[in-house]
Amino acid sequence: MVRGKIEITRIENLTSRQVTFSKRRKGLFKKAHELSVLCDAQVAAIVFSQKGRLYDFSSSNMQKMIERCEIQRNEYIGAANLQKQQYVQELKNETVIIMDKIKLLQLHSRKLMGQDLDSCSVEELNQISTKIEKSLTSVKSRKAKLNEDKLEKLKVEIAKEKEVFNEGSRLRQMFGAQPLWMQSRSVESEKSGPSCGCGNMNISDVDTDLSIGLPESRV
Amino acid sequence: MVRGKIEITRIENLTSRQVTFSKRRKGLFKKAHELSVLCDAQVAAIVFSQKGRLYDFSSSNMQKMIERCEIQRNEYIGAANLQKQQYVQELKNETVIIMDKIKLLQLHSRKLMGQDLDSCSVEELNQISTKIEKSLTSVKSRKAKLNEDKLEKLKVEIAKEKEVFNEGSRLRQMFGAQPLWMQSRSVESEKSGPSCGCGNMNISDVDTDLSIGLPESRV
DNA sequence: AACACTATTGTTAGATA
DNA sequence: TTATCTAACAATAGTGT
Repeated sequence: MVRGKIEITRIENLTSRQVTFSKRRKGLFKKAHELSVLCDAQVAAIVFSQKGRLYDFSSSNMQKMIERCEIQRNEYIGAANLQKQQYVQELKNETVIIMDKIKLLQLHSRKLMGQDLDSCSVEELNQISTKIEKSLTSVKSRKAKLNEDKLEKLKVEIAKEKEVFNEGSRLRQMFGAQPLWMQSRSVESEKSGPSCGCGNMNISDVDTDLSIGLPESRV
Repeated sequence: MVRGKIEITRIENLTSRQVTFSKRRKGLFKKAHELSVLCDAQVAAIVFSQKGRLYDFSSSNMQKMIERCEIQRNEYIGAANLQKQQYVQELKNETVIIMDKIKLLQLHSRKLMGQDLDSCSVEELNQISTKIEKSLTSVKSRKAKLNEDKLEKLKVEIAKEKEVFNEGSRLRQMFGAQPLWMQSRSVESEKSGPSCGCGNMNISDVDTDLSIGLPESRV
């Protein structure tokens, strides 16, 4: 066009072509910008160099322009983004709800633990102490139950020991003999009967434990 | 630009703007075409008029150019996408942690409430009952404090009433007269003394409340 | 690769039809 | 509205740095 007008055909010289590409690309984008401003239009230009590099210009948001262009061309593609955003929002809301639940639980716990009572009315305090007393009853009856089980086990063991002892007696009767240790402890044995003294001691120990475990004794 | 160069600002005159839009659009597409031919590049231009009408130019297949453009841009957007996914993952992890906390709190609460005790060892049961007893003490002392305050208020009120009464007596002495209502209700007045009967009733009520509130009475 | 120069052609604002 | 004309301005090919 200058110094002898040029034909619009591919420029064979590589360097010339690259330089012209740079210059005219700039010119094109400038024209695009001017058009958008002067005429209040939306203008976009997309250029791929021979090597595949992308150059683009857009007077406004390129993505939206492309989408709008595709809508007009009846080939709308990108719509999954909105769903993702909604999902994130849902997660956030859930977290807030959960946090509120935690706070309530913590407050409830603290009140049950006898903390933060200053804000409570007399009515509320009565409710709390009722709950706590019920709870204490539950815990103590559970303890009592465990101790009962323990006692039951001991009784079974004692019964077994007794059996072993009686078996021994039968054997001694059969052979008419008596071991040395029994001769020396005969007085004691007569007092507590034929069953083992240790067994009786344990039973009374457990009874004591049981009474300690009952609601009245510790308050 | 001709006959006095123009500024690149929106053309206010509608007709001028439309004419310029038409001319410059044509010019832009021509430049785009020249660029594509001279430099062996792919060039596309998209123009939306103010009224929303689409004009486009493409040196090759427009759809393929747009797709290619989006692929290049999506790679760029891909990084942001990854960040979003990581953020979602973080939110999920946080939720799991919070849920665990809630379960612990619920378990703790339930045990304090005397539920789910079957899994507890004797040791654990002892710890729980110790906690509950402490808590009960706190609650009851708080109740006692509230009742004390109430009592204190009532005492102050009674003192005031007494003063009013004494003032009345002084006045009566000064004038040597007795009002009619006092004559008719003299028997009642003598029984409950010079201060107001209601005040005394309240005090005994509070005392009863107090004794109910003490640790021994409810267990 | 990127800028500066400049002769020359290309583009276009405003007018007119 | 659209096309044509044309003076002026803008763009740029080729050159040099």
